[in-house]
Amino acid sequence: MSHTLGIRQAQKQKTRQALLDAALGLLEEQSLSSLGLREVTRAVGVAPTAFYRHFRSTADLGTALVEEALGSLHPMIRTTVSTADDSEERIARAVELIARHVDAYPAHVRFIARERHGGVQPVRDAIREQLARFGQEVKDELAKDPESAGWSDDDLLMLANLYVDQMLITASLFLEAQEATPQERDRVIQVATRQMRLISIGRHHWLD
Amino acid sequence: MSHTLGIRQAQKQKTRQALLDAALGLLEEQSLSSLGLREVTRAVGVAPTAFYRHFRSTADLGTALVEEALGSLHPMIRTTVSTADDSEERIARAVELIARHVDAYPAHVRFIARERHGGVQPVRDAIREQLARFGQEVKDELAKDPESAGWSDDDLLMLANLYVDQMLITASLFLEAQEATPQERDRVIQVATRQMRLISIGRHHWLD
DNA sequence: CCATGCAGTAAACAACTGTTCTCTGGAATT
DNA sequence: AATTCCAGAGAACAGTTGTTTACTGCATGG
Repeated sequence: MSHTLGIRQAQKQKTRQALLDAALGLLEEQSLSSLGLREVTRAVGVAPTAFYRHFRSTADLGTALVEEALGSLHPMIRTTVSTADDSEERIARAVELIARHVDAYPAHVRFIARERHGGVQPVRDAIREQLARFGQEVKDELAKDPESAGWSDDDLLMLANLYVDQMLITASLFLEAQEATPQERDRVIQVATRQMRLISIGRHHWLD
Repeated sequence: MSHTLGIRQAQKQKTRQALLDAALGLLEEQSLSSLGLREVTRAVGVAPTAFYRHFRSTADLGTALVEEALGSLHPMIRTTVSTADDSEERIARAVELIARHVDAYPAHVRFIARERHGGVQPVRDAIREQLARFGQEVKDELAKDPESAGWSDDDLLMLANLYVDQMLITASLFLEAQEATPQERDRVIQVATRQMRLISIGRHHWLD
């Protein structure tokens, strides 16, 4: 599908990715609104002016990071919600999936948690849009479940967003526990699992 | 109780408060890690060096803001959770209380939401500590409720933290809807109410 | 009433920022 | 083979930053 692009474009994308990676690293200890463009280029080893060949501003780079962090996550979410297991096992699977994702991409998770309410509006908007998509997709999967019979569209979306928020909270908990003891991590797993379970119980008795 | 303090101390606290207020204002459009101390003093109209008479750094000022934003909120939370009404009415009361608080102190709410996962560790820690206190207090109130019979301590705390997180999510939603149309605000009220209700239902059937 | 303490001032510091302009080497196109 | 294009370099710009040092004026306590 992807028409192999010339040496020219390849190098460009390489530098672009280097800028994104460097920025993501720097953002572990600060927030986007304090990230300087010179700081990023210095970390990569290119001239400050090279930055403009790829991004208009650090805010622009931020929205690109949002795409990188969340864009490829949609299929994963869909399949996780839709697998028609026993509810209890599905919860365990989801929690472990989140744990693995946080371990694999901690900087991405931190970035999203930090900039969701951060000081740069375009980035906040980009994150909100992605999360809204997640909400819709979760809702679509929930709608297929027999248990959703009799539910209004509004209520399904309400529940879907509750799940999405809960996933973010859980991811953030795993992030905090990342450098803690294994038993602390286990405690996070337990808490996250039970909170999900409680929500699922509420879902089950919603129409009573 | 408070021994009336002299002209000296009074003036000092006045400038200190002015610094806090100015910082809170500036933080509406950026995050703490990008807030400059000169920026703050300029907004107040004092010399940059005056800043050091009150705070070691902007991070220090940040933790003071955490105290200001959350410190006085504990009694309010306690009474809201403890009032032994019908569950449905209690939810409505809580949601409206959050709405009023966001209207009264939008900058405080934004600050907490932003810096909870922000780039300044001491501030993150201060917020986490306050939220943990909220969790404990909510748990204490829940424990008094007859419905909590048979619940383990861990599960009560798990539920309490779920409530606390839900309050923050709701506050953040109200913040976003603050400059939106009234019907958008009503939609937020509806969603928040139903999410709380679903959690309460889950709570009710937890021991099944 | 006088000496001390201390909130706030003023100036200077090296280091840093985003942005503009001009230039260059090599890939891409013809 | 000749030409165009463009990612990146380099230098310079006016402003900004945090922090130090020495100071001033006034409320405070003896």
